[in-house]
Amino acid sequence: MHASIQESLTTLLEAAIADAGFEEKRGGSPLEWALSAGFGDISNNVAMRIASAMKQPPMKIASVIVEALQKRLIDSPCRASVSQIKAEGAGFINVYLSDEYFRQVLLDIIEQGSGFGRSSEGKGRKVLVEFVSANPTGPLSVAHARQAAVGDALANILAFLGFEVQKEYYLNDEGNQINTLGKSVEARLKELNGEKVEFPENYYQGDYIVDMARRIRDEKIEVRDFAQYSSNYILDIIKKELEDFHVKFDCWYSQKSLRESGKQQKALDYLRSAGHLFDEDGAVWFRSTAFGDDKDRVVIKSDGAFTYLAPDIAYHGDKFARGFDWLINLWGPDHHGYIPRLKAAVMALGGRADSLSVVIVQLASIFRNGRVIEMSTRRGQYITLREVLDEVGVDAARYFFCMRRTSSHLNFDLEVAKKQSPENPVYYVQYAHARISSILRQAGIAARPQLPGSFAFGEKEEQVLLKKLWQFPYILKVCLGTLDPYMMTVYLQETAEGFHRFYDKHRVLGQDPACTQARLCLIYAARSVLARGLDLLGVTAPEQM
RNA sequence: GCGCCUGUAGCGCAAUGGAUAGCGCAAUAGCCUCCGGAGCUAUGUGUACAGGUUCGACUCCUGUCAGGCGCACCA
Repeated sequence: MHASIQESLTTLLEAAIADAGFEEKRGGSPLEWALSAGFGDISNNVAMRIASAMKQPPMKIASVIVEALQKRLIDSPCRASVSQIKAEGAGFINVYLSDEYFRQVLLDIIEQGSGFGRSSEGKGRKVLVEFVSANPTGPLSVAHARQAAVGDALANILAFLGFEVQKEYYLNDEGNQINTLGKSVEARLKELNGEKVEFPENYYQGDYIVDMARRIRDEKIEVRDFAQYSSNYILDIIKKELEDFHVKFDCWYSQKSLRESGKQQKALDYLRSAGHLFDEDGAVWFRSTAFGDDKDRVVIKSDGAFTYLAPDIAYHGDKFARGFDWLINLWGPDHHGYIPRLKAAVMALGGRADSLSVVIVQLASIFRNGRVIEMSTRRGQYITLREVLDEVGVDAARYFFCMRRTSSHLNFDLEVAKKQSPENPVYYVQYAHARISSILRQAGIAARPQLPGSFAFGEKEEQVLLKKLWQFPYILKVCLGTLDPYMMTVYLQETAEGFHRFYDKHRVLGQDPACTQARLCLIYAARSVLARGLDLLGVTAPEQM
């Protein structure tokens, strides 16, 4: 929604409310315009909000406000943008925007092309989006794949909205799990060499461990530090997988470097001096309960080793030190219990509670023909990102992983994602883009088309499509507000549908010149929006399929 | 036992607290002398249960039931 029209209408509405004498009763009620569901284009519910304070029916109040609004409108600069204002339904104030306004919207979209919707709302605020951050102990699972798709899309959207975004992968390159990995590989190598060794249950069981050991043996690689060698080996695999998934990180942040650089010790010293640490039972504790956690947490175990929290405190402190003032972390659901203690750490370090946003990305279940593929990390059997990519391709995979709210479990049916049929929404959207491209090719439109001097879209399908395009900036705002790109997938499907319906009912080429030209403008604008929306999700927008 | 997420049509899912709860699949019947039929049109059943807040609840709150995931001096 265009901020300009929304803002000027809000100003008008405020004046109208004062004219009607409702100012006091409004109290703090905000005057937000919403996209209207069915009547008009945008609507406001202030009449319903103040109804009980006024002890009058909402519809009556709305009528009075609308009357005042109409008077105000006469001398307002946005008069040309509004065709009607009505009180309707339960007491909504509905604004019907004019053909002239939508004509201007179309001109804007054509001029800005796929830059339509870009804004400076983020004001250059520095945001660090940390995601995936899987331990380099095995190939990426589908849970990581979902985080990768969601995190990357979210980062794209934030950047488009004027934030200065950095994408980061936190690398747990030391600790128990890495050591266990090293031992697992070493044990498998001994087995290959004919030694009889025990292979405990907590060792990594996957075939890739055996593959690694076999490679070490076959290529006669001399390994001094199995933990380091193995984790580097796997990290290379992970990097390649993410690259093939078209997810690029700006920074791979090493946990080990936190300890080696002394940042970890510094952070703990700071907490100690600020009185947030205490000693008990031979361990060092962080008093996280002082910041809302439900119990205090150990940072140094009684055996002298650090818990995961120690480097994590330092890590987040360092994020602030690097100038980021909004930290967005995408975590799997197994980490949700960790949020309060990390928030506590952020506050103990002097940050505001809301400077850290944690998005929990629920798990994805992989289906094949309606049947779930059972997963067991214990036996080392699980579907990897690699397998999904090989089977359905980048576009379908990225689109599918974003297609549900992050807080919901996602069911991903490999057979559906692979199908090039209407069941598969990503093709539905891409097909709309390709179809438009085909028409524009035939019309010989390479650059921006010109909108005829005076032309109004009279057909319902034209108007529906144009209004859909107009909503694009609003959808971006929703994604920002929810920190979730999934609404974009819903929007793109609806926009593609708007085009397909238009296409089926009306012809673009071969109409009278003004009509053809106007429709070329409309579909050109639609293509720009579809292309940008897909691009933000990391999905290609093909000109031909 | 405690915490987080989820419960909407046969299935998979939509719906910034808003108006007549939508879409796809599956089913049936149609639409290419015409810009790409990977498309379009028509036909119908539903908010797990019980309370509460609100002018208004799929949405928020409480409880019950069901499913998933957590609950370390692991990461």
